[in-house]
Amino acid sequence: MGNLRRTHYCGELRAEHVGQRVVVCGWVHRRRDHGGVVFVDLRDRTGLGQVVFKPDASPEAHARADVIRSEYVLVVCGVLERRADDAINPNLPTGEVELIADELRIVNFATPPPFPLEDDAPVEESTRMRYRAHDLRRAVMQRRLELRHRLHQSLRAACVEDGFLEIETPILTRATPEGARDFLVPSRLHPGSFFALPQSPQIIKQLLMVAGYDRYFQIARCFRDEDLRADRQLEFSQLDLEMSFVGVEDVLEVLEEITARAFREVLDVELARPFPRLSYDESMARYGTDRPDTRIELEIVDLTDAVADCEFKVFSGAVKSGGLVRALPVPKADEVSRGELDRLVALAQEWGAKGLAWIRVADDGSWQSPIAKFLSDDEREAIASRANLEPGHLIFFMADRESVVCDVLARLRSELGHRLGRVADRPWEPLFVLDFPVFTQDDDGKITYMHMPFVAPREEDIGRIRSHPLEIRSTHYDLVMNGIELGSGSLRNHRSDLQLEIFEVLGYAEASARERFGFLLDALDSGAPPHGGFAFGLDRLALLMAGGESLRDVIAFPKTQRAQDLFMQAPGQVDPDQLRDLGLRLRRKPDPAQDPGDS
RNA sequence: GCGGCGGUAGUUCAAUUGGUUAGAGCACCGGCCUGUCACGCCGGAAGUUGAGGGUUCGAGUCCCUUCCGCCGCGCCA
Repeated sequence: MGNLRRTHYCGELRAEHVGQRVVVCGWVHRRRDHGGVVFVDLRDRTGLGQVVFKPDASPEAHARADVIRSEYVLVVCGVLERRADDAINPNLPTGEVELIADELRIVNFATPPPFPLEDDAPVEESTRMRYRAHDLRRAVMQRRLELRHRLHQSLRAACVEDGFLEIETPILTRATPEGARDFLVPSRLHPGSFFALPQSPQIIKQLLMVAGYDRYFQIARCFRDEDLRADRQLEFSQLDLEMSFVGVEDVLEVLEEITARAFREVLDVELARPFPRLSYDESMARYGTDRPDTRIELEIVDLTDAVADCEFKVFSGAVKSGGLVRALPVPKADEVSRGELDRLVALAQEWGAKGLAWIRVADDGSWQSPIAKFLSDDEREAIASRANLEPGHLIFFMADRESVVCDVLARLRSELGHRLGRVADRPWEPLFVLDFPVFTQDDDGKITYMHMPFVAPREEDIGRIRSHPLEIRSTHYDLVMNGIELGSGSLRNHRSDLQLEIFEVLGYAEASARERFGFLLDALDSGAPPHGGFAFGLDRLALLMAGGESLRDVIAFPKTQRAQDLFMQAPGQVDPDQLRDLGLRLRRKPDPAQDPGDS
């Protein structure tokens, strides 16, 4: 490009620059060659600007413009002119002006793009992934990544201004026995030993609190070697934060302030404050999930005692065996046809329900239902009043173990809410969920932690940890928005005696607890202050704000569902020498389908 | 690991019941064009129908195996 340097970005040319001599740099978005005059839409990350090559302005530039093709890289010099009134393009921010080129430097040629770079062009995602550099040139992707940039800056500024120190923590760390599968990195200097990539910096940030750093934050990369979903990648980013000498309210205040600020600075949206709060029990009872989308105007009702003794054995039997009966009433459900009812029942069965009973209240108030005949007048009356049944209503019943009832009704609520358009016209609905249990039971009935083993119980429950572990409540909190869990955290156990008691309930004798977490327990004993914090899922927050389909829309270079990078073609095989250095030998031949780009 | 959907030209799609030489738009290449902005007009090239096997006189189409992509289950806070 010689000594020419950009004076303006393409997308920022305006009428106020008319008459100036400008230099723009960018990619050829489109060329319109009229023989005598050639128009080029030049693109950079700010947008498009029109460049005009006219023989009378510069015969050389016009002649050279003949070879220009899509995605060629140009540096163009000329005088900016106002367009004639009938040539103004109202669809472009730069549509009032155009650059009359007198010097053209083609600084690179380009192969034809593999697909159109328009926002609305339908392109298969695998093609986008293989040609990610082209995909990322599309304005929609540049907008999303810029939004994410602004999100990161907003969060970082909020933390810094609130007195938090940004401290990096190791990427090469130690495998943990709990939680997700670790990514392992073999150690060359210690053959047979492995580092692990962090699933989160949880313990290490607690050590920072022990060390007196008082307030820490980091935009931390985390790694979990589990199967991918639309909302789950192998590596992801968290705003990780921890503070000392605080209680739950102090942390929630920071969390709310940071979130509200991010929405203000990134989207120009003022979130209603304070954020509403919901207990875990209430959330499960009303919505069947601990991350409800409260915009959906349907709520679950409990009917366990109303039908405990009814003749319908599915209900009474479930109650007798310790389960419960809950229902989802749907007002004004006339549009749900009988065929759709059958499909919903089948859907519920896919979700794990044994069946899904329903009652439709006809216009004359009579009940149409396969199960109505098993219900006494008293039971009907109880159901109707509990669910506020009126003509036109439909109500779905689940009778099973609590976990199944909640799960199926929660999914049904979401499905019907969206299908019937029962979603309130409120774009952003943040919500804190509080008062989670510390412990829960796994499928075998064994007691396990609900979130992680370091969560502190509420102070008033500490005396009952051993005696009533499943009843005690934790200091854990979730931030939920529109049905998505954005972040969560808790106060941590800062006394080793309390932490050991919790390990004991989890089934670790002190010796084995010390073996696994000795460095943490020792650190607590060295003078740990009370502390707590949270971690914010940045990828999901960016996706929510940017409005894409999957995390791949807000990550520059994501992995496919089969955990490959089609652009870098990773993972790949390595040189045998590298394996030898690490003291490793392959037990299995490498996967022959090792060429992810060749489909 | 399992279930569902998909894979045809660079790209987005079509191709009757298994039936002639697998078509179209855009992109691409060549030509023409001085006011376009999805420019226009004329012409052209472009295919291992993801891969392998099978059935058949004949397979894009049917069967089997396999690879890749997406969504979900399991898994995972």
